[in-house]
Amino acid sequence: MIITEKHLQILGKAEELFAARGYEGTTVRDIADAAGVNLAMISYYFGSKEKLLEALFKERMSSTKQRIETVVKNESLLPFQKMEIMIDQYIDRVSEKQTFYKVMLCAQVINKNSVVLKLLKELKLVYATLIREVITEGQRMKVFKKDIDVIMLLTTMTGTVTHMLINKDYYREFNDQKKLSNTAFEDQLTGSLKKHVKQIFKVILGYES
Amino acid sequence: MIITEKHLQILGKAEELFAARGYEGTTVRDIADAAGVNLAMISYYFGSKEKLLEALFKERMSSTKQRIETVVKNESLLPFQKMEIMIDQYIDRVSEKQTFYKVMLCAQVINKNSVVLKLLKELKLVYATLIREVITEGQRMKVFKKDIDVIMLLTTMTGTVTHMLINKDYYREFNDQKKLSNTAFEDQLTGSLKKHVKQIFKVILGYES
DNA sequence: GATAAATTCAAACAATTGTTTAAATTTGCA
DNA sequence: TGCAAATTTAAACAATTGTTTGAATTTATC
Repeated sequence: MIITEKHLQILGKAEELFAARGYEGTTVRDIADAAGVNLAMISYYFGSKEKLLEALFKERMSSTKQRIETVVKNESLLPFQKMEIMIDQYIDRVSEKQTFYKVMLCAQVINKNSVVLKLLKELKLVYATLIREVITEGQRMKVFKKDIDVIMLLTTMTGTVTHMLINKDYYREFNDQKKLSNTAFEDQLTGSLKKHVKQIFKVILGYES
Repeated sequence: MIITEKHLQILGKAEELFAARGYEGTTVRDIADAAGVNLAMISYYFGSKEKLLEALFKERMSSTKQRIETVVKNESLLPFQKMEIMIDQYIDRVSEKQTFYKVMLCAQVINKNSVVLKLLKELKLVYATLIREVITEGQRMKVFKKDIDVIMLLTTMTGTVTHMLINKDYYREFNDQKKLSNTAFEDQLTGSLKKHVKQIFKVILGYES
Protein backbone atom coordinates (compact mmCIF):
# COMPACT_ATOMS: atom_id res chain seq x y z
CA MET A 1 0.00 0.00 0.00
CA ILE A 2 1.31 3.40 -1.02
CA ILE A 3 1.08 6.01 1.73
CA THR A 4 0.52 9.53 0.41
CA GLU A 5 0.47 12.90 2.15
CA LYS A 6 -3.30 12.56 2.42
CA HIS A 7 -2.97 9.18 4.11
CA LEU A 8 -0.59 10.65 6.66
CA GLN A 9 -2.90 13.57 7.36
CA ILE A 10 -5.81 11.25 8.10
CA LEU A 11 -3.58 8.89 10.12
CA GLY A 12 -2.36 11.80 12.23
CA LYS A 13 -5.84 12.91 13.15
CA ALA A 14 -7.01 9.34 13.72
CA GLU A 15 -4.02 8.81 16.01
CA GLU A 16 -4.98 11.83 18.13
CA LEU A 17 -8.56 10.68 18.42
CA PHE A 18 -7.62 7.07 19.24
CA ALA A 19 -5.32 8.34 21.98
CA ALA A 20 -8.00 10.58 23.46
CA ARG A 21 -11.09 8.38 23.06
CA GLY A 22 -9.78 4.93 22.22
CA TYR A 23 -10.26 3.02 18.98
CA GLU A 24 -13.82 1.88 19.72
CA GLY A 25 -14.68 5.26 21.16
CA THR A 26 -13.73 7.03 17.95
CA THR A 27 -16.13 7.03 15.01
CA VAL A 28 -15.17 7.16 11.37
CA ARG A 29 -17.15 10.40 11.21
CA ASP A 30 -14.97 11.87 14.00
CA ILE A 31 -11.85 11.04 12.01
CA ALA A 32 -13.24 12.41 8.75
CA ASP A 33 -14.32 15.64 10.44
CA ALA A 34 -10.99 16.10 12.21
CA ALA A 35 -9.05 15.47 9.01
CA GLY A 36 -11.39 17.72 7.03
CA VAL A 37 -12.32 15.04 4.52
CA ASN A 38 -15.55 13.37 3.51
CA LEU A 39 -16.72 10.36 5.50
CA ALA A 40 -16.41 8.02 2.53
CA MET A 41 -12.75 8.93 2.05
CA ILE A 42 -11.72 6.77 5.00
CA SER A 43 -12.98 3.65 3.25
CA TYR A 44 -11.66 4.92 -0.05
CA TYR A 45 -8.14 5.43 1.28
CA PHE A 46 -7.80 2.63 3.81
CA GLY A 47 -10.58 0.15 3.06
CA SER A 48 -12.03 0.16 6.57
CA LYS A 49 -11.67 1.61 10.04
CA GLU A 50 -9.78 -1.48 11.16
CA LYS A 51 -7.36 -1.30 8.25
CA LEU A 52 -6.76 2.33 9.10
CA LEU A 53 -5.64 1.24 12.56
CA GLU A 54 -3.33 -1.35 11.02
CA ALA A 55 -1.92 1.26 8.64
CA LEU A 56 -1.25 3.54 11.62
CA PHE A 57 0.75 0.88 13.44
CA LYS A 58 2.65 -0.11 10.31
CA GLU A 59 3.52 3.49 9.58
CA ARG A 60 4.62 4.41 13.09
CA MET A 61 6.54 1.22 13.76
CA SER A 62 8.23 1.00 10.38
CA SER A 63 11.57 2.53 11.33
CA THR A 64 11.89 1.20 14.86
CA LYS A 65 13.74 -2.02 14.14
CA GLN A 66 16.34 -0.32 12.00
CA ARG A 67 16.86 2.41 14.57
CA ILE A 68 17.78 0.04 17.38
CA GLU A 69 19.76 -2.28 15.11
CA THR A 70 22.03 0.58 14.08
CA VAL A 71 23.06 1.06 17.69
CA VAL A 72 23.46 -2.59 18.63
CA LYS A 73 25.48 -3.50 15.53
CA ASN A 74 27.81 -0.51 15.89
CA GLU A 75 31.14 -2.14 16.69
CA SER A 76 32.80 1.04 17.90
CA LEU A 77 30.53 1.23 20.94
CA LEU A 78 31.03 -0.47 24.29
CA PRO A 79 28.09 -2.50 25.68
CA PHE A 80 27.23 0.07 28.34
CA GLN A 81 27.32 2.84 25.74
CA LYS A 82 24.90 0.88 23.57
CA MET A 83 22.55 0.52 26.50
CA GLU A 84 22.65 4.20 27.33
CA ILE A 85 22.13 5.28 23.73
CA MET A 86 19.22 2.88 23.51
CA ILE A 87 17.67 4.44 26.61
CA ASP A 88 18.13 7.98 25.25
CA GLN A 89 16.68 6.95 21.91
CA TYR A 90 13.67 5.27 23.43
CA ILE A 91 12.80 8.19 25.70
CA ASP A 92 13.24 10.72 22.89
CA ARG A 93 11.07 8.61 20.63
CA VAL A 94 8.25 8.30 23.20
CA SER A 95 8.48 12.02 23.89
CA GLU A 96 8.24 12.79 20.16
CA LYS A 97 5.40 10.37 19.43
CA GLN A 98 3.44 10.65 22.66
CA THR A 99 0.03 10.22 21.06
CA PHE A 100 1.04 7.03 19.31
CA TYR A 101 2.53 5.51 22.45
CA LYS A 102 -0.77 6.12 24.20
CA VAL A 103 -2.59 4.29 21.42
CA MET A 104 0.00 1.52 21.63
CA LEU A 105 -0.39 1.19 25.38
CA CYS A 106 -4.14 0.59 25.11
CA ALA A 107 -3.64 -1.74 22.16
CA GLN A 108 -1.42 -3.93 24.33
CA VAL A 109 -4.21 -4.36 26.86
CA ILE A 110 -7.11 -4.66 24.42
CA ASN A 111 -5.64 -6.92 21.77
CA LYS A 112 -8.36 -7.55 19.26
CA ASN A 113 -6.69 -6.85 15.92
CA SER A 114 -4.44 -9.69 14.85
CA VAL A 115 -2.28 -7.59 12.51
CA VAL A 116 -1.55 -5.07 15.28
CA LEU A 117 -0.94 -7.89 17.72
CA LYS A 118 1.60 -9.45 15.38
CA LEU A 119 3.42 -6.17 14.87
CA LEU A 120 3.63 -5.59 18.62
CA LYS A 121 4.91 -9.07 19.32
CA GLU A 122 7.45 -8.84 16.53
CA LEU A 123 8.77 -5.54 17.88
CA LYS A 124 9.07 -6.91 21.39
CA LEU A 125 11.01 -9.87 20.09
CA VAL A 126 13.37 -7.64 18.12
CA TYR A 127 13.96 -5.46 21.15
CA ALA A 128 14.48 -8.31 23.59
CA THR A 129 16.73 -10.25 21.25
CA LEU A 130 18.97 -7.32 20.40
CA ILE A 131 19.26 -6.17 24.01
CA ARG A 132 20.07 -9.71 25.05
CA GLU A 133 22.90 -9.68 22.53
CA VAL A 134 24.32 -6.52 24.08
CA ILE A 135 23.97 -7.93 27.57
CA THR A 136 25.68 -11.19 26.60
CA GLU A 137 28.46 -9.15 25.01
CA GLY A 138 28.85 -7.14 28.22
CA GLN A 139 28.90 -10.31 30.30
CA ARG A 140 31.65 -11.81 28.15
CA MET A 141 33.65 -8.63 28.70
CA LYS A 142 33.02 -8.98 32.46
CA VAL A 143 31.46 -5.53 32.74
CA PHE A 144 27.86 -6.74 33.25
CA LYS A 145 26.60 -9.03 36.00
CA LYS A 146 25.54 -12.60 35.31
CA ASP A 147 21.90 -13.70 35.37
CA ILE A 148 20.23 -10.62 33.97
CA ASP A 149 16.47 -10.83 33.44
CA VAL A 150 16.21 -9.13 30.04
CA ILE A 151 12.43 -8.78 29.88
CA MET A 152 12.26 -7.54 33.47
CA LEU A 153 14.84 -4.88 32.68
CA LEU A 154 13.07 -3.78 29.48
CA THR A 155 9.72 -3.81 31.25
CA THR A 156 11.09 -1.38 33.81
CA MET A 157 12.24 0.98 31.07
CA THR A 158 9.10 0.84 28.93
CA GLY A 159 6.84 0.71 31.97
CA THR A 160 8.43 3.71 33.64
CA VAL A 161 8.48 5.80 30.48
CA THR A 162 5.00 5.02 29.22
CA HIS A 163 3.56 5.32 32.70
CA MET A 164 5.12 8.75 32.99
CA LEU A 165 3.27 9.63 29.81
CA ILE A 166 0.07 8.91 31.70
CA ASN A 167 1.11 10.63 34.92
CA LYS A 168 2.82 13.59 33.32
CA ASP A 169 0.25 16.23 34.20
CA TYR A 170 -0.02 14.86 37.66
CA TYR A 171 3.77 14.83 38.02
CA ARG A 172 3.92 18.47 37.01
CA GLU A 173 1.20 19.44 39.45
CA PHE A 174 2.61 17.48 42.37
CA ASN A 175 6.09 18.92 41.89
CA ASP A 176 4.63 22.38 41.33
CA GLN A 177 6.30 22.89 37.97
CA LYS A 178 3.40 24.78 36.45
CA LYS A 179 5.48 27.90 36.23
CA LEU A 180 7.64 26.22 33.56
CA SER A 181 6.67 26.54 29.90
CA ASN A 182 5.41 23.38 28.22
CA THR A 183 8.59 22.79 26.26
CA ALA A 184 10.79 23.57 29.25
CA PHE A 185 8.84 21.07 31.30
CA GLU A 186 9.08 18.43 28.57
CA ASP A 187 12.84 18.91 28.34
CA GLN A 188 13.24 18.75 32.08
CA LEU A 189 11.11 15.59 32.21
CA THR A 190 12.91 13.69 29.45
CA GLY A 191 16.20 14.65 31.10
CA SER A 192 15.08 13.35 34.48
CA LEU A 193 13.72 10.18 32.91
CA LYS A 194 16.97 9.44 31.09
CA LYS A 195 19.01 9.94 34.24
CA HIS A 196 16.59 7.86 36.27
CA VAL A 197 16.42 4.90 33.88
CA LYS A 198 20.20 4.92 33.37
CA GLN A 199 20.73 4.82 37.11
CA ILE A 200 18.49 1.76 37.33
CA PHE A 201 20.22 0.02 34.43
CA LYS A 202 23.61 0.72 35.93
CA VAL A 203 22.64 -1.04 39.14
CA ILE A 204 20.87 -3.98 37.55
CA LEU A 205 23.61 -4.58 34.98
CA GLY A 206 26.34 -3.70 37.46
CA TYR A 207 28.54 -1.47 35.36
CA GLU A 208 30.33 1.80 36.10
CA SER A 209 30.56 4.43 33.37
CA MET B 1 -25.86 2.95 46.62
CA ILE B 2 -26.14 -0.49 48.20
CA ILE B 3 -24.02 -3.14 46.48
CA THR B 4 -25.57 -6.59 46.63
CA GLU B 5 -24.25 -9.99 45.61
CA LYS B 6 -25.99 -9.51 42.24
CA HIS B 7 -24.26 -6.18 41.70
CA LEU B 8 -20.88 -7.81 42.34
CA GLN B 9 -21.63 -10.64 39.95
CA ILE B 10 -22.44 -8.21 37.15
CA LEU B 11 -19.46 -5.99 38.02
CA GLY B 12 -17.14 -8.98 37.88
CA LYS B 13 -18.26 -9.98 34.40
CA ALA B 14 -18.23 -6.38 33.20
CA GLU B 15 -14.69 -6.02 34.52
CA GLU B 16 -13.53 -9.03 32.53
CA LEU B 17 -15.12 -7.74 29.35
CA PHE B 18 -13.79 -4.20 29.82
CA ALA B 19 -10.30 -5.61 30.29
CA ALA B 20 -10.56 -7.77 27.18
CA ARG B 21 -12.43 -5.44 24.82
CA GLY B 22 -12.33 -2.02 26.45
CA TYR B 23 -15.25 -0.03 27.81
CA GLU B 24 -16.46 1.25 24.44
CA GLY B 25 -15.81 -2.13 22.85
CA THR B 26 -18.11 -3.86 25.33
CA THR B 27 -21.87 -3.70 24.83
CA VAL B 28 -24.47 -3.81 27.57
CA ARG B 29 -25.77 -6.96 25.89
CA ASP B 30 -22.32 -8.57 26.24
CA ILE B 31 -22.33 -7.84 29.95
CA ALA B 32 -25.88 -9.08 30.46
CA ASP B 33 -25.15 -12.31 28.59
CA ALA B 34 -21.90 -12.93 30.46
CA ALA B 35 -23.57 -12.32 33.81
CA GLY B 36 -26.57 -14.42 32.81
CA VAL B 37 -29.08 -11.65 33.43
CA ASN B 38 -31.57 -9.83 31.25
CA LEU B 39 -30.38 -6.84 29.28
CA ALA B 40 -32.66 -4.46 31.18
CA MET B 41 -31.16 -5.50 34.49
CA ILE B 42 -28.03 -3.44 33.86
CA SER B 43 -30.05 -0.24 33.81
CA TYR B 44 -32.20 -1.50 36.65
CA TYR B 45 -29.23 -2.18 38.91
CA PHE B 46 -26.80 0.56 37.93
CA GLY B 47 -28.80 3.18 36.03
CA SER B 48 -26.61 3.16 32.95
CA LYS B 49 -23.52 1.62 31.37
CA GLU B 50 -21.45 4.61 32.47
CA LYS B 51 -22.65 4.40 36.06
CA LEU B 52 -21.76 0.71 36.02
CA LEU B 53 -18.18 1.69 35.17
CA GLU B 54 -18.17 4.22 38.00
CA ALA B 55 -19.55 1.61 40.37
CA LEU B 56 -16.76 -0.77 39.34
CA PHE B 57 -14.06 1.77 40.13
CA LYS B 58 -15.67 2.76 43.42
CA GLU B 59 -15.98 -0.87 44.47
CA ARG B 60 -12.46 -1.91 43.51
CA MET B 61 -10.75 1.19 44.87
CA SER B 62 -12.72 1.43 48.08
CA SER B 63 -10.23 -0.25 50.40
CA THR B 64 -6.99 0.97 48.84
CA LYS B 65 -6.47 4.13 50.86
CA GLN B 66 -6.99 2.36 54.15
CA ARG B 67 -4.64 -0.45 53.18
CA ILE B 68 -1.67 1.83 52.51
CA GLU B 69 -2.44 4.12 55.44
CA THR B 70 -2.25 1.19 57.84
CA VAL B 71 1.34 0.58 56.80
CA VAL B 72 2.49 4.19 56.73
CA LYS B 73 0.97 5.08 60.11
CA ASN B 74 2.38 1.98 61.82
CA GLU B 75 4.90 3.45 64.25
CA SER B 76 6.67 0.17 64.95
CA LEU B 77 8.03 0.00 61.40
CA LEU B 78 11.20 1.60 60.08
CA PRO B 79 10.92 3.72 56.91
CA PHE B 80 12.63 1.12 54.73
CA GLN B 81 10.34 -1.58 56.10
CA LYS B 82 7.32 0.54 55.25
CA MET B 83 8.58 0.93 51.70
CA GLU B 84 9.17 -2.78 51.25
CA ILE B 85 5.81 -3.76 52.72
CA MET B 86 4.18 -1.20 50.43
CA ILE B 87 5.92 -2.79 47.41
CA ASP B 88 4.85 -6.30 48.45
CA GLN B 89 1.31 -5.14 49.03
CA TYR B 90 1.07 -3.37 45.69
CA ILE B 91 2.41 -6.31 43.69
CA ASP B 92 0.15 -8.78 45.49
CA ARG B 93 -2.81 -6.52 44.89
CA VAL B 94 -2.12 -6.15 41.16
CA SER B 95 -1.57 -9.90 40.89
CA GLU B 96 -4.88 -10.56 42.65
CA LYS B 97 -6.90 -8.02 40.69
CA GLN B 98 -5.22 -8.28 37.30
CA THR B 99 -8.35 -7.67 35.26
CA PHE B 100 -9.17 -4.50 37.13
CA TYR B 101 -5.66 -3.11 36.76
CA LYS B 102 -5.93 -3.62 33.02
CA VAL B 103 -9.18 -1.66 32.99
CA MET B 104 -7.53 0.99 35.14
CA LEU B 105 -4.54 1.27 32.83
CA CYS B 106 -6.71 2.04 29.81
CA ALA B 107 -8.87 4.40 31.85
CA GLN B 108 -5.76 6.45 32.64
CA VAL B 109 -5.08 6.93 28.95
CA ILE B 110 -8.66 7.39 27.78
CA ASN B 111 -10.03 9.64 30.49
CA LYS B 112 -13.61 10.44 29.53
CA ASN B 113 -15.57 9.76 32.69
CA SER B 114 -15.17 12.53 35.25
CA VAL B 115 -16.10 10.39 38.24
CA VAL B 116 -13.48 7.79 37.35
CA LEU B 117 -10.98 10.53 36.64
CA LYS B 118 -11.53 12.03 40.06
CA LEU B 119 -11.15 8.67 41.80
CA LEU B 120 -7.88 8.01 39.97
CA LYS B 121 -6.45 11.41 40.78
CA GLU B 122 -7.50 11.14 44.40
CA LEU B 123 -5.79 7.76 44.73
CA LYS B 124 -2.60 9.04 43.16
CA LEU B 125 -2.53 11.94 45.57
CA VAL B 126 -3.06 9.67 48.56
CA TYR B 127 -0.27 7.38 47.40
CA ALA B 128 2.21 10.15 46.61
CA THR B 129 1.49 12.06 49.81
CA LEU B 130 1.84 9.05 52.08
CA ILE B 131 4.99 7.80 50.40
CA ARG B 132 6.46 11.28 50.61
CA GLU B 133 5.82 11.19 54.36
CA VAL B 134 7.74 7.95 54.66
CA ILE B 135 10.58 9.29 52.55
CA THR B 136 10.80 12.48 54.60
CA GLU B 137 10.84 10.37 57.73
CA GLY B 138 13.67 8.27 56.32
CA GLN B 139 15.60 11.38 55.35
CA ARG B 140 15.29 12.81 58.85
CA MET B 141 16.68 9.55 60.19
CA LYS B 142 19.56 9.83 57.69
CA VAL B 143 18.82 6.43 56.12
CA PHE B 144 17.41 7.77 52.81
CA LYS B 145 19.17 10.05 50.35
CA LYS B 146 18.20 13.68 49.91
CA ASP B 147 16.35 14.95 46.82
CA ILE B 148 14.15 11.97 46.06
CA ASP B 149 11.72 12.35 43.16
CA VAL B 150 8.64 10.74 44.71
CA ILE B 151 6.50 10.55 41.57
CA MET B 152 9.40 9.24 39.49
CA LEU B 153 9.97 6.49 42.02
CA LEU B 154 6.29 5.55 42.20
CA THR B 155 6.01 5.68 38.43
CA THR B 156 8.80 3.13 38.17
CA MET B 157 6.99 0.81 40.53
CA THR B 158 3.52 1.12 39.02
CA GLY B 159 4.90 1.27 35.48
CA THR B 160 7.04 -1.84 35.88
CA VAL B 161 4.30 -3.85 37.56
CA THR B 162 1.41 -2.88 35.29
CA HIS B 163 3.59 -3.21 32.22
CA MET B 164 4.52 -6.72 33.31
CA LEU B 165 0.81 -7.44 33.41
CA ILE B 166 0.76 -6.63 29.70
CA ASN B 167 3.97 -8.48 28.83
CA LYS B 168 3.38 -11.46 31.07
CA ASP B 169 2.66 -14.02 28.37
CA TYR B 170 5.51 -12.71 26.33
CA TYR B 171 7.81 -12.85 29.37
CA ARG B 172 6.86 -16.47 29.94
CA GLU B 173 7.48 -17.39 26.32
CA PHE B 174 10.80 -15.57 26.01
CA ASN B 175 12.15 -17.13 29.20
CA ASP B 176 10.75 -20.51 28.17
CA GLN B 177 8.76 -21.02 31.36
CA LYS B 178 5.87 -22.75 29.65
CA LYS B 179 6.65 -25.95 31.47
CA LEU B 180 5.59 -24.29 34.74
CA SER B 181 1.96 -24.45 35.84
CA ASN B 182 -0.02 -21.22 35.74
CA THR B 183 0.02 -20.70 39.47
CA ALA B 184 3.69 -21.65 39.75
CA PHE B 185 4.52 -19.12 37.07
CA GLU B 186 2.44 -16.43 38.78
CA ASP B 187 4.21 -17.06 42.07
CA GLN B 188 7.60 -17.01 40.43
CA LEU B 189 6.73 -13.77 38.64
CA THR B 190 5.42 -11.89 41.66
CA GLY B 191 8.51 -13.02 43.56
CA SER B 192 10.85 -11.75 40.86
CA LEU B 193 8.93 -8.50 40.60
CA LYS B 194 9.13 -7.85 44.33
CA LYS B 195 12.86 -8.52 44.40
CA HIS B 196 13.40 -6.37 41.32
CA VAL B 197 11.41 -3.36 42.51
CA LYS B 198 12.96 -3.52 45.98
CA GLN B 199 16.43 -3.54 44.45
CA ILE B 200 15.56 -0.40 42.51
CA PHE B 201 14.08 1.34 45.55
CA LYS B 202 17.10 0.45 47.62
CA VAL B 203 19.39 2.19 45.14
CA ILE B 204 17.24 5.23 44.55
CA LEU B 205 16.53 5.77 48.25
CA GLY B 206 20.04 4.71 49.22
CA TYR B 207 19.35 2.43 52.15
CA GLU B 208 20.76 -0.93 53.23
CA SER B 209 18.43 -3.49 54.78
C1' DG C 1 -52.87 -17.32 51.46
C1' DA C 2 -53.60 -12.36 49.99
C1' DT C 3 -51.29 -8.18 48.73
C1' DA C 4 -47.80 -5.05 47.61
C1' DA C 5 -43.23 -4.43 46.39
C1' DA C 6 -39.24 -5.95 43.99
C1' DT C 7 -37.42 -8.29 40.24
C1' DT C 8 -37.25 -10.23 35.58
C1' DC C 9 -38.53 -10.35 30.94
C1' DA C 10 -39.33 -9.75 25.74
C1' DA C 11 -40.09 -6.15 22.85
C1' DA C 12 -39.59 -1.80 21.08
C1' DC C 13 -37.33 2.96 20.87
C1' DA C 14 -34.52 6.44 18.60
C1' DA C 15 -29.86 7.31 17.69
C1' DT C 16 -25.54 6.04 15.98
C1' DT C 17 -22.48 2.84 13.86
C1' DG C 18 -19.25 1.36 9.61
C1' DT C 19 -19.83 0.85 4.93
C1' DT C 20 -21.57 1.37 0.19
C1' DT C 21 -23.63 3.69 -3.66
C1' DA C 22 -23.87 6.43 -7.65
C1' DA C 23 -23.55 10.89 -9.18
C1' DA C 24 -20.58 15.04 -9.30
C1' DT C 25 -16.20 17.10 -9.51
C1' DT C 26 -11.29 17.38 -10.14
C1' DT C 27 -7.05 15.79 -12.01
C1' DG C 28 -3.61 14.03 -15.29
C1' DC C 29 -2.37 13.19 -19.89
C1' DA C 30 -2.78 12.97 -25.07
C1' DT D 1 -9.16 21.12 -25.50
C1' DG D 2 -11.01 16.48 -24.70
C1' DC D 3 -11.48 12.47 -22.15
C1' DA D 4 -10.62 8.83 -19.05
C1' DA D 5 -9.17 7.97 -14.46
C1' DA D 6 -9.00 9.44 -9.83
C1' DT D 7 -11.08 11.82 -6.27
C1' DT D 8 -14.84 13.83 -3.63
C1' DT D 9 -19.52 14.22 -2.38
C1' DA D 10 -24.30 13.65 -0.23
C1' DA D 11 -27.35 10.18 0.59
C1' DA D 12 -28.77 5.87 1.89
C1' DC D 13 -27.96 1.05 3.86
C1' DA D 14 -28.51 -2.47 7.36
C1' DA D 15 -26.84 -3.50 11.76
C1' DT D 16 -25.96 -2.37 16.35
C1' DT D 17 -26.03 0.75 20.17
C1' DG D 18 -27.87 2.18 25.19
C1' DT D 19 -32.12 2.80 27.18
C1' DT D 20 -37.08 2.42 28.24
C1' DT D 21 -41.53 0.28 28.44
C1' DG D 22 -45.19 -2.32 30.48
C1' DA D 23 -46.53 -6.73 31.40
C1' DA D 24 -45.21 -11.05 33.80
C1' DT D 25 -43.13 -13.27 37.54
C1' DT D 26 -41.02 -13.78 42.01
C1' DT D 27 -40.31 -12.38 46.67
C1' DA D 28 -41.34 -10.59 51.12
C1' DT D 29 -44.71 -9.18 54.68
C1' DC D 30 -48.81 -9.46 57.05
